[in-house]
Amino acid sequence: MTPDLVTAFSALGDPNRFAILERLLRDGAQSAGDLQDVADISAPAVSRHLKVLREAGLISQRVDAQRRIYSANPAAVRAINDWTMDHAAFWGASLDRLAAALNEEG
Amino acid sequence: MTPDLVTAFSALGDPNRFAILERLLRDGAQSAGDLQDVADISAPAVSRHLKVLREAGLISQRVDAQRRIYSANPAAVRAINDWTMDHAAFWGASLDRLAAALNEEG
DNA sequence: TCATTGTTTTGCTCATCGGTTAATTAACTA
DNA sequence: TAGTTAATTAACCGATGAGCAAAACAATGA
Repeated sequence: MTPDLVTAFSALGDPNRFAILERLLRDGAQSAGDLQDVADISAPAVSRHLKVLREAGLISQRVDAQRRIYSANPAAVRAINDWTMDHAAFWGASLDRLAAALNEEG
Repeated sequence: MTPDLVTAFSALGDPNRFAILERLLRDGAQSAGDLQDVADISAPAVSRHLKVLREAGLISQRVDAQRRIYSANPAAVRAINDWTMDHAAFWGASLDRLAAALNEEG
């Protein structure tokens, strides 16, 4: 559970895994089965993508009977944000811009 | 030059490429030769990593005589920040936190 | 207990990736 | 022009990664 940023980027560098995380971020926790339709791939393929995301610390798993419920990990997304903020001066972050982004989302 | 986020993540998912970008972000533009020591790999290996980063839109190239000078692309880092901000509510961004991050960097 | 549902693991193939050395391209310098 | 420096491209190799189908595991429910 000490995934570094590069591992997270590597995990998100696959379109299907990125889609899975986006789904969990937007629609909240759901089972592996529910996530089946994020891409036209088999259940085993989804399962392995979930494993990669989990090992990268991007998602968490909770067991509910025979289902495994997955949810996005806030700390991981925040870690990526932290990295961008480390270089905020470079890309021109401003409080105005950030405040606007905060207000626009939802 | 319309790299999507997944391509950027994929590029940054390699430790050597991540190190190259970090170097450019921290120390500013430099030549392929200057970047040689970011990792214990050959010049051709560095060159190909630079190509991947360039094709992902993360860095830009400028020619200076026989040198190619590379620099980090602000828009790309901002795009990653934008993505995290799209999900700011989820991971608990606050203006306070962002302001603190802005002040701490430098 | 036995079948069903949900998910993961196994075993396999094929493509991509990262590394190497050698060769090539390009531009400056004597 | 010949030689040197800077960087990329070419050709190859071993490892990794993503996909599938089939098998295995778990938990539920008849």
